[in-house]
Amino acid sequence: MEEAVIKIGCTNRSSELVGPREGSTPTQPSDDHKTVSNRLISTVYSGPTIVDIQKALFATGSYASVEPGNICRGVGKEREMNKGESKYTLKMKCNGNGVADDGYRWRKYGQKIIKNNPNRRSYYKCSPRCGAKKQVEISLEDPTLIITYEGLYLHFSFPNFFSGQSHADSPAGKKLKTREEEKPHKLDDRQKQYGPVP
DNA sequence: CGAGTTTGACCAGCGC
DNA sequence: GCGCTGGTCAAACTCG
Repeated sequence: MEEAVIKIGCTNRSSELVGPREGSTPTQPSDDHKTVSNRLISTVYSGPTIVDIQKALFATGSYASVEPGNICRGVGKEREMNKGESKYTLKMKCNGNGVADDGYRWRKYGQKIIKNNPNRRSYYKCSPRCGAKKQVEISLEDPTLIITYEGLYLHFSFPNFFSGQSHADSPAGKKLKTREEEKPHKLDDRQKQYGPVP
């Protein structure tokens, strides 16, 4: 089992990127990034690729960048590593609502208060139940969303991953946007859920 | 009414 | 063996 750590700068509110490499434009993933990520994906992961998530985040107003130096082998708990499952972690700057819209549809199935971290970790499964999972938590030291993807995504319900277009026009995208972004009281709940967003 | 969220309970792995 | 911790389940609840 191997895990990759990617840092993503989410530019919904802040123009600050998390460690974009020099020479790479903040508007599109560079070829180097694609090469590295594709190589990584081809060897460790057969679900949604990092490039796919890059595209989705880019299409939804966020920018994904892959830092080869942050692609770690064997990072994570050994218990998870011993499962022999593919997993990779994304780090992204918190945006206004503290959520990361990666274009997939996720269904929350639990949350836990993690030791040494006042922010709760949330657990999501793929809504159409394909086995894909992700964990979302806020880093203790900085306002960074840590998203851990796990498992295989066996379908692609959003066009983002192929066309690069925003899912806002798709029915599912509308529903996702409605639930995630257009309900102020829900945002309050989410802030309660994730903790205060700086 | 269906889909998603919340939340307490349960289970399994790990360290002591 | 026991306690702690993280991950998952499932019933109740909310919302469109």
